[in-house]
Amino acid sequence: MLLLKELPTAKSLEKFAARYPGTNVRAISDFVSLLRASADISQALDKLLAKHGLLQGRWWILVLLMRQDDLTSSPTDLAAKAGVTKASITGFIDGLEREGLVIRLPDPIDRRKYLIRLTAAGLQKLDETIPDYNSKVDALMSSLGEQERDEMLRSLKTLTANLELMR
Amino acid sequence: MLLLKELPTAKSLEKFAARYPGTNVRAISDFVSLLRASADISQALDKLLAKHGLLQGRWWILVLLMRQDDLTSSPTDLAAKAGVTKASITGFIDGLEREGLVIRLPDPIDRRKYLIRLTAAGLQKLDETIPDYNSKVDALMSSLGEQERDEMLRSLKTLTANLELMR
DNA sequence: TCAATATTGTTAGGCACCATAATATAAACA
DNA sequence: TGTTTATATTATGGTGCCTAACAATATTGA
Repeated sequence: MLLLKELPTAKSLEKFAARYPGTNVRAISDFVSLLRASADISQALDKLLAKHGLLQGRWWILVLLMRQDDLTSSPTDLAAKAGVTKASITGFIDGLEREGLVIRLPDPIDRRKYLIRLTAAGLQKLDETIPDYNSKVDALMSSLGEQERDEMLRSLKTLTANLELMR
Repeated sequence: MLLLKELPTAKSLEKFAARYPGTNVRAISDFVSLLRASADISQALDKLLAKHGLLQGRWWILVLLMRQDDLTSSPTDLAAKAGVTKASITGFIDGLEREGLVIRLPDPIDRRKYLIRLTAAGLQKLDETIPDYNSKVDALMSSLGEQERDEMLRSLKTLTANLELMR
């Protein structure tokens, strides 16, 4: 996601509106601000994870595995939960396996399948990363009061529920 | 940005908290929801732009050019405004120039420089895309009341102002 | 004036993240 | 049994970034 540093100025928005009559300048400006905030937050997470040698893609896979009682899942299941194709999961697993954070085990029941399991090293990586993640996320989110946070999330949920309007 | 479909359940958050005492479950849950909403919104923009044969990276470059009075800018300037390196800008320009939306002109004054100018085709592409963009963004943002929107953006601004807490 | 320094843009090379299509293997079904 | 379906991988490629090295040009200042 391109991190547009320069949000539109009032002047450039006016220019915009002049060429495209009926422009809702407020809506555009607010939307760009929203995207910009999103990008900033995501980038901050990238940096936090990078301190621990992780990247968002791999991080979420590890987190999905840790959610399982046996620390194990299948590529197909991970693909569904992560919202990407199975082919993409293969790539993530390759990287994680190369780093020893995960292993592929043949499924004893269905020989087409693999079980992807978090290794001890993988769990250790999480044990190293998560306390930092927890405390930083807590610190960040605490900059908003409970009610303010609720309202923000409610608003975001309203927006995402209406995303079909973008089609 | 990986679009984690499956937000943490109450149960998995409890498990999380059991292994990592002191976890602020609310903070984590809220943070993930926020990331998820961001990803959804960004993806919706991707789809809107894709209808017009554009992608976010190139889109923002075109928008930056359109903001200029003479529809012209330099790679260095674009890099600063877009928040990426000059080498990345070269790539964007290559793509846009290949599609005829932009041209590289030698700077008559400084022979190290190029002027990147929106072509007629580039402007036409914007004329085709922007009304759609405007109306869709307006529709989406209108799903929130004025005050609700203000509050949401204020909250996001507070968060981004506190991102150094993530370091 | 001219040598050192700074700036501009590109190239080369690389990594992460994603997709689609084709393939091989195995399971399930009828 | 034979066909369909499911699983995972490979191959290939696009987009969005980066750093490092480079060539060309401009600026500065002794």
